[in-house]
Amino acid sequence: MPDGNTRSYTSGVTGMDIANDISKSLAKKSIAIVINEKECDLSLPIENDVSISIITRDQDAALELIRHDCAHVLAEAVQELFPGTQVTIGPSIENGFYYDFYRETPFTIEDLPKIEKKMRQIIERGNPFTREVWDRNEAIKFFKEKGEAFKAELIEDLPESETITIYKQGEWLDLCRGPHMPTTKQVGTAFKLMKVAGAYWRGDSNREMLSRIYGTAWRTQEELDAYLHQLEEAEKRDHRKLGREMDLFHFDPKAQGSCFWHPKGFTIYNQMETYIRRRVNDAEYVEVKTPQLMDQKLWETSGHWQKYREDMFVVPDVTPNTEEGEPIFKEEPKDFMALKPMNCPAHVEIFKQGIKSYKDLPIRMAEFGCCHRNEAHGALHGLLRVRQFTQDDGHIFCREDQILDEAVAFCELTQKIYKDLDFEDYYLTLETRPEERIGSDELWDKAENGLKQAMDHLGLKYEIAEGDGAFYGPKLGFIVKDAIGREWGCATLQIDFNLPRRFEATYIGEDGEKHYPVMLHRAILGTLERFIGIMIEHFAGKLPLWLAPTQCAIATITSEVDDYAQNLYEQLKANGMRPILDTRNEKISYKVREHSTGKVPVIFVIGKSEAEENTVSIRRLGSQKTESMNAEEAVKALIEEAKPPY
RNA sequence: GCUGCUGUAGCUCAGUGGUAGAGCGCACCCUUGGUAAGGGUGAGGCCGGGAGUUCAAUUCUCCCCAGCAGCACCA
Repeated sequence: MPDGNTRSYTSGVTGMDIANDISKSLAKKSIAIVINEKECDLSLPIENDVSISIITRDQDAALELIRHDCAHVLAEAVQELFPGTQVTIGPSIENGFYYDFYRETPFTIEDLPKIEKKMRQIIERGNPFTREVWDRNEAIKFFKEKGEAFKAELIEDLPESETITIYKQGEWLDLCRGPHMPTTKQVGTAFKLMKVAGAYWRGDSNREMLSRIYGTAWRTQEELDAYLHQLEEAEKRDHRKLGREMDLFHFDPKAQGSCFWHPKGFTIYNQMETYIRRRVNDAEYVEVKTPQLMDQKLWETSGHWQKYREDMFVVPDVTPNTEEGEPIFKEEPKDFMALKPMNCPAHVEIFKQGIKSYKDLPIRMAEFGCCHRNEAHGALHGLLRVRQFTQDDGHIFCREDQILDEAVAFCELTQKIYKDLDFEDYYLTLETRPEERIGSDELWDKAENGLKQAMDHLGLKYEIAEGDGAFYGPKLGFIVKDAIGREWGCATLQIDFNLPRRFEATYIGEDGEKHYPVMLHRAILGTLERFIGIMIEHFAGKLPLWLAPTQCAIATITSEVDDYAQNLYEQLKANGMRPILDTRNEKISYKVREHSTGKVPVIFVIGKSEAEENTVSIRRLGSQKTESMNAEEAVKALIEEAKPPY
């Protein structure tokens, strides 16, 4: 038992027997049992001496079971309502569950209330979940005859050694590893079907498109309500919505996936660029600028032409025809240029100019590199996934013995910057060699180990994502979440032994011989666009003073004090701040409201008494309170407060 | 790119087989008002684009385009 006590039962006792033996009330709320650290059904007979703990419905561990059971109930409901629909898989996920179905006509949201109603009936029925072990071939035959081709395929692909278990709830059954709660009743009523979407069978875009139904499920109605409320709140933070409301930027079909930065948005952009430039300069980088359009030959050398072309914008290197009614190109273009999707080849070109000595290394080259990638239409998403973006890119050319130091320095720099930006909510990944790649396995081993060492050295925890690396090298990634829980890669460090070889980029070593440098590809924000998008969501639009497009609104109560207000405005302006002067013929409440909804961090309210006493009334965003202060002191304090963190 | 949904005023959204409405915003007028919406008047729409059905289409059907959600792909 979890409390360290030991209990004795005859062989074959079940979890439910034990729960009943302990107390009726425990039995009532028990839903599963952990046997030797493995979650099992309460009905599973226990044959040997084991350690157990019983899971009750009020524990956190119950959520996954509730959601998984709810998915089964969903599948039963769907098959009851829509005969002929094939079932596939239906796992529990963060905050809920889904089930993928195959059906000629996909489900629409209109179907959901009906399905949900049926689910409630099934739950009310309270059929017990019963587990059966089936013979593999029998199971395949059974599902095939039933017309469940997807289930049959699943079983066929299970290893021979795997026990095939079937879970029944009343008449309905499903292939499932389990475990499940005693009856459908335990699912409860705190669930809701949320949305429908397409999803590829087995995540493969070459396979069938299935119809996925998403749902959320919780232990209590309160939890469900809280979750739904949280979703609403998250939507309010959506950077696309705030970008429009705050007049920061817009997107237009005429430039799909590329951002039109408005004056206010571009102010944030410029502040970020200036900040990073400063930090990177302090970290001994040199800044460069490289061409936007480069020849096919260069991309062939780098490998992009072979491995990355479908993501590139390729431009024929031909003079277009301007005669009306004629084709744009009189003949099939033979020579091509491409808009750069990455800056690395151009940086290698700079490295290659002149002869480098081992004493010159490391060379840390930085660029705010504007890149274009031909992203799939469906991938575009506000600022978080665009076709044109500016990376805070950098490439470190170093010797092998410098990799660890450089990787560590990069991680430290990133952590420092994320801290400055009040950004703590991220996790690390190590993405290893993908199938489509360049370079020998030996070099990949070295590169992957290099990253591991650096992270271990710093004591950073990371998840390994097998096969997710770039085609030229493994990646260390900083992953952050947006307002609605979607995850986005930002900072990245990639170790690359390949590109210098492909470009014949060398340095002269201590031994007088030529050697290939190692190239570390790295970005800290990732891209300015994405990072700003995530920051807008992170701060819910209420950016820190140094980043806020408008830092202070000076709002007058009466036109009699316009001159006094004008003077304050000029003082702030003269000190590099971004104030606005609001002397409009409106009531002060109106002005306060407008600037508050506009997320202006500070409002100076100026009336007669302020002008007479040489003070300002200060109101901060998110606060109802006001503070009166001597005008000179207020201006001075605000200027100090608005200084960037460098 | 795939599946589904959506596309009406600058924004948020109603609505109808007989070519349109609200609130906010905008312009003008009145109002000089003390910390989240003062009042009035007015301008503003090829109802995403194209085809079809119909006497008649913003409304129904089809095709395109775009946006959104998810999938796949990725900074």
